[in-house]
Amino acid sequence: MISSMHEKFLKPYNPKETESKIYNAWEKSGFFNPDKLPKRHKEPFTVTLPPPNVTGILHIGHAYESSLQDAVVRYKRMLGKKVLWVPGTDSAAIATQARVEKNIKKEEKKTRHDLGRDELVKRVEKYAKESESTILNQIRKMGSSLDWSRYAYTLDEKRSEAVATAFKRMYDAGLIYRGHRIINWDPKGQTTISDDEVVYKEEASKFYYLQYGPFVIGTARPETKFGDKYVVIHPDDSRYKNYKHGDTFELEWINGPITATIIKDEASDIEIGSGVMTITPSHSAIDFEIAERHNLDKEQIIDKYGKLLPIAGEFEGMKISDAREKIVEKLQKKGLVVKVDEKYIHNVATSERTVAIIEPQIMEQWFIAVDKKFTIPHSEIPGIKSGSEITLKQLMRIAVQSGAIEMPQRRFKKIYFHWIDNLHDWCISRQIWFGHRIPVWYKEGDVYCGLEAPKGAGWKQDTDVLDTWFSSALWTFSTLGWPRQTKDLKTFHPTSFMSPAYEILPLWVSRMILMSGFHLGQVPFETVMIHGLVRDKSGRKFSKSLGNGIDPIDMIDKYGADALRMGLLVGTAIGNDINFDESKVKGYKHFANKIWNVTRFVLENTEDVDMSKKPKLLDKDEKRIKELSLLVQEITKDMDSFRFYLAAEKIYHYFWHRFADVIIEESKGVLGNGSETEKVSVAWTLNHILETSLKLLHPFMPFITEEIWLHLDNKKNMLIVESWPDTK
RNA sequence: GGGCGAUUAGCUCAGUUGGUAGAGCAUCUCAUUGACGUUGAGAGGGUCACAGGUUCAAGUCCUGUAUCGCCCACCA
Repeated sequence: MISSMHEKFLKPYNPKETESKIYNAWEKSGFFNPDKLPKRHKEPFTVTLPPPNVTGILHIGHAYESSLQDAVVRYKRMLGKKVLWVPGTDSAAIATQARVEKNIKKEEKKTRHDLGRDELVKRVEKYAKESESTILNQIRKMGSSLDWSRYAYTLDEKRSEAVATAFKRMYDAGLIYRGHRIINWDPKGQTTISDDEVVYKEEASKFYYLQYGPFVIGTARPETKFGDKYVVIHPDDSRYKNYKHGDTFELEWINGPITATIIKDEASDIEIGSGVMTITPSHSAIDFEIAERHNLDKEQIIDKYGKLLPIAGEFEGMKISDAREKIVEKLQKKGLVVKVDEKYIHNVATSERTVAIIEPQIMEQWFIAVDKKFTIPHSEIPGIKSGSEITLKQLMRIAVQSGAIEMPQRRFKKIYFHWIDNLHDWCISRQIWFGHRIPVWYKEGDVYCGLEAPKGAGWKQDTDVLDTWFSSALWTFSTLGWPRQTKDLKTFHPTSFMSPAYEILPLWVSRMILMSGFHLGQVPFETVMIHGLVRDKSGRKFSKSLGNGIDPIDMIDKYGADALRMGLLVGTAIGNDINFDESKVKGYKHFANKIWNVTRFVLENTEDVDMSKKPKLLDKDEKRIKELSLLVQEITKDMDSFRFYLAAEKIYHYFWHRFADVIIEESKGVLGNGSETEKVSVAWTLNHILETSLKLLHPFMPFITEEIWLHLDNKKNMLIVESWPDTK
């Protein structure tokens, strides 16, 4: 008979009742906090949670990410590591502000300018605060064993100090500079965006061939051509060898006669079209670079609202989208249109957030120089000596090439190096209001960079804020107290493990490497295990318009967090995309109940067994113990090589189809009418297998295993801090 | 234009350094007053996308092709 204290096992497993109770018990125990772990936990193991955007709600991708990391973290904790997993959220400057602005426009029909800077920022902060608690609750529901006492937010006071300090140090080192350069301008959001926030969309449009003096040039954007007065030809193009660099000629153009100059530059491709192009340096990155090389004029044609400037003559003030056809009409009347290709396919640059078409502009902005040499004062990265000269680009490359950062999926290294090779100076200033203000003040011609406003009247702070990825890039060490030399920073940095989605490899991962390398001379993490995206059952991305979104909380309500975690982890090779299948989660709910019932059987039949000393076992039972320890070895090896998906599957399979289906079935005979010695042997074995299995399962299914563990007799420790089974 | 990934059972996916093809779900048959509301035993189902190559041996390594998906790029 089962004793009264175990009565709950008479009913099926109820995750809802159990999970919040167990999570509270863990929080109360303090074991999420490395400082409060038992003494045996010595060697630090640090993980930082990729901070979700403070707006929005968690989606199934976050659930996957936290399951993966929690499995690692719990495994390492059981191994006896001093585990710290740092939670946090990201203010996501543009995304958050855009969302709030949208709401305000809808509800109050006001723009941000109606409200003013202070009021808008207040509103955004309020919105973020509300959203924050929702997100943090969702993370708790997944069972994530995060140290909440170290919770950080990219915009909180400590992180703000880190951001300003980082800016100042890079400014003083000459790596942050202000300059007129071509940037991606989002006319709708009225801000710059980085190269990585540009999304290219394929579009069919008309392609025009225009007569330009003696040449024919091609363009998809006739509205930018007003200021074109340079003809660029490849120096080796034999067709045009009679034209010399610097030659000028007169021609009739859109608004009358102009003078054009021949420029010989290798950027012009002999193969494309006539091999002749005109350039618009103010609104094209490649044209800008050509103009820089030859010191040419860079006249602005389009203003920041996407309207034509006075240079357009009669077209002044028109939106470029409206002007195009009219300009072509005029060109046609003048007989300058040679040919129109109606079905030209090209990529249009759009803003990730506002979906507006990007207009390259030359503006004065803040940049991080990635190709400029500086002296690195201190370096622990192999291949980089303290005091040596290096560029940020080289630093990022060496950090991975040297093996200081391990990427278990090798293909992501290639992507990383490829990204570095194509990297340009990083534009970090944004013309929005929500975010870290640039710590620079101006007074007449003077510029001051510092943590606080300079003394004296008349100084005005730069109105821009920083790219949200600037603060995110400091994340592994700003969360540990940097720039202060805290104990946490010394103990827990470089962090051990990081597991972001491949989507943010360039945006985030590489920039953490940059910042950590420059400011600390360290890598931000020793292992970065990049994972794939969770898609729906048919492989489509989750999106609002498709209506295929899945709320992890719904899944937890239906099947329990343990089942969801298993459903996401088992059999999903890390790095590949996952097609989420609800029936799989359902299957693991059944499994949870199986664990529950096995426990009931073992408790009912073996309640008096003394687990403290191993009795003389039957040969059959010895074999079973041996078999189990082989499994432990295998699973431990899988865990150590980041093959969690295999480990989880193996313990699942063993528990159900070996332990329950075979070992327990066969035990029934002995337990019914075996001798006393036989009974003791079997009872001890069943208990031993159950306990070991609970340990092996704990990283994947923490709630149910802890709940059962606490019901077993003589359990002094919570399972969360129990030792991982011996592999001997 | 360059690169990456995928292609294995009806579906969703594993398959580690090469050693006789695996799981879950689904289907079918039988059993079941049982630790199991969510059970067990068993069955059917795969020329591992295709074509070559290396090897005693290839789902796995090499070359090429096809289809799907993704990423990067300043392609007038």
